[in-house]
Amino acid sequence: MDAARARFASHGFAHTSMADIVTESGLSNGAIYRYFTSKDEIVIAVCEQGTEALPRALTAEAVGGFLDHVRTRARDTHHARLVAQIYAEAAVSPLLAAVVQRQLAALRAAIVELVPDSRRPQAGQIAEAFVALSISYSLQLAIRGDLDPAPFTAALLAIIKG
Amino acid sequence: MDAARARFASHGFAHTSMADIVTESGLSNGAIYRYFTSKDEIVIAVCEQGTEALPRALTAEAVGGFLDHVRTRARDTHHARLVAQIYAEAAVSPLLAAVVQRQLAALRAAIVELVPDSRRPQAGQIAEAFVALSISYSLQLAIRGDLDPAPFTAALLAIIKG
DNA sequence: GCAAATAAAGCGAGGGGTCACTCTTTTTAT
DNA sequence: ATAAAAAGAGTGACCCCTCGCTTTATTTGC
Repeated sequence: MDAARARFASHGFAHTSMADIVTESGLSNGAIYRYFTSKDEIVIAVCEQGTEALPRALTAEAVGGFLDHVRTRARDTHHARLVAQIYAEAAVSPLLAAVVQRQLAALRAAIVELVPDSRRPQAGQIAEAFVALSISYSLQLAIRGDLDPAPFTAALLAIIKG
Repeated sequence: MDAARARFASHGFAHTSMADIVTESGLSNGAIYRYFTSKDEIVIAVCEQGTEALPRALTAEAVGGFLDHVRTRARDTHHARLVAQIYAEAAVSPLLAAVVQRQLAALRAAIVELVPDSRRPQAGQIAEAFVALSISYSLQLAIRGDLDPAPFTAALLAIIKG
């Protein structure tokens, strides 16, 4: 799965052949099919463990640190590219859409918990926008390369402040 | 191109074959290759004319109307899905990345023009976040289906207000 | 302990099928 | 009569997956 994820992140799902995964993993063709019944199953497995990190609190430092984390992960493992692939595939595959919807809901729920009491009534709206904008920063990294997170930090804090 | 765009939007680039485009367009195989030298060229052509709309002003009504427009377009033509495909492909294709980067820059520049004078110094940051969040609403529509734009309107206004 | 037996894991060439693209022929327009 | 446009069957390459075989690990009987 590490091999598949690496290839998927740097070339996309469609441009990654089984032969690529075989080469990258060091395993053989037959060996892989002992653990996954199809290429699609590998895609789904990779998507399911696609853990997006989150800040520990909705403070300026925590949010800044969180975006820095997203940034370095994009640089080191092309994780942002992988996320872009996952969302595109989820847009046209109901099966994957369900997986991604579950993960998004979990992320929003986690953010809701961090919203300060003073803004409790809008917690749902805040979480929705917060998660969406975080994902969008990742998307921008995937397309435009390394990018200063400052505008996104500012916007996230503005969303929290209301 | 209408045929290609429609298919791309509902099935994705990789899951759309030339035969699909032939069927959808009503043309023949050979006729299409008189206007495009390859499938990739069709993809690029579709991406290049992928016009994202924008609000006319950064007021509550204009922003709300803008998101409504994005929403209805997603419902009627699956445009949100197409956008997801474009970004994913741009993430792994330098050629497409250049196209998309140009379009994103144009969108940000257009938003900068709308920023009120009182917030002029942060106009660049605001435009960056505004465009990113708009795209993210489109992404959410693509994955989660029809979705209330209210949280996104609120967040966009919060970003503008700072 | 040890060897036979059974199970699990790995291997890689090949089949079947799809798909992007070409090329010759036919139709339409000038 | 000539050129441009369209047609659509054919082709070769690619790619996912299967299957018989080999190697490694685990269990069992003595």
